[in-house]
Amino acid sequence: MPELPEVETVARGLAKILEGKTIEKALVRRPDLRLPFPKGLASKLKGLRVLHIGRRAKYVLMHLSNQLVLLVHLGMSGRILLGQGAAPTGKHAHFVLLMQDGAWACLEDPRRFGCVDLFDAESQEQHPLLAGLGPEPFDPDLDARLFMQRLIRKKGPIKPALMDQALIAGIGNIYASEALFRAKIAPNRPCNGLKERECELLLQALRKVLEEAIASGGSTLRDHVRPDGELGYFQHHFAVYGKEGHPCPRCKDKASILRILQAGRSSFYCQRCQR
DNA sequence: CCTTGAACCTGCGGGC
DNA sequence: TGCCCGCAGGTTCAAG
Repeated sequence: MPELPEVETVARGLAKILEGKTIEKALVRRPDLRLPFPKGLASKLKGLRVLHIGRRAKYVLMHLSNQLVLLVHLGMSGRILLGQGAAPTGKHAHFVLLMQDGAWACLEDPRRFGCVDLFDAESQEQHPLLAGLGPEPFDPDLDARLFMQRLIRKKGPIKPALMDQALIAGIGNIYASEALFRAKIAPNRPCNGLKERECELLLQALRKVLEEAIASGGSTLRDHVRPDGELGYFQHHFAVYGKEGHPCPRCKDKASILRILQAGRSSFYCQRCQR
């Protein structure tokens, strides 16, 4: 579930509950996610206070006392549950933070594509997972011109390029398709053929769709937490993603939403109104 | 350099 | 009902 909007919603939900609290204990139940947990993670976390929780790209960053940062990535199937009292013990409950007041946060990730890391705040710029990331979509310094400069350096089609975290951070398979639909740009258009006006429309579309998804995550659930404790879940309405064979919601052409494979991932678009 | 494809791992839904 | 296949919102690494 995790692209930028979902991770943002998770980070906000975690912030609301955990900020200001102290970690009583950390449990590492299954250490072999995509990357191994750092050595001695649990003992290093014990007794630390949660100062601030934010997000960079698709990473949740928990700033802790002692100048440490806990990084969490949700992979494809990761989610975070919040609760009080007894922490989950399911087979995918890999990592749990138990707080001194009885609250807990639990990382569940069946496919184990996610990861957790702990590092010094001062070395954040050089962190291997963070150093190469492109600008945030909402970075005010990112304008249409700069966006185009980055895009035209790419050779291939626009859709996979949007998912390149070094070009722009946080966009995944769903919102790449959704933004291109809004901007009326076909996913197979070569990056280096895009006009500045199209780059401008695309950047606007990206910001709009991400913004709406974040708003939907924040507003549909009280405090970003579902009754079952899951963070960051929402049912956003997608115009094209997963809608192969459906009519286009804009031009109404029936069965005009196609699915094609690009760089091994499904892309959805309207064959009539995206050019 | 850059791009594509396979790999990582588990679960789910559809078709037979 | 059960099995096999394809598919899944991410990232990395090898091969072309």
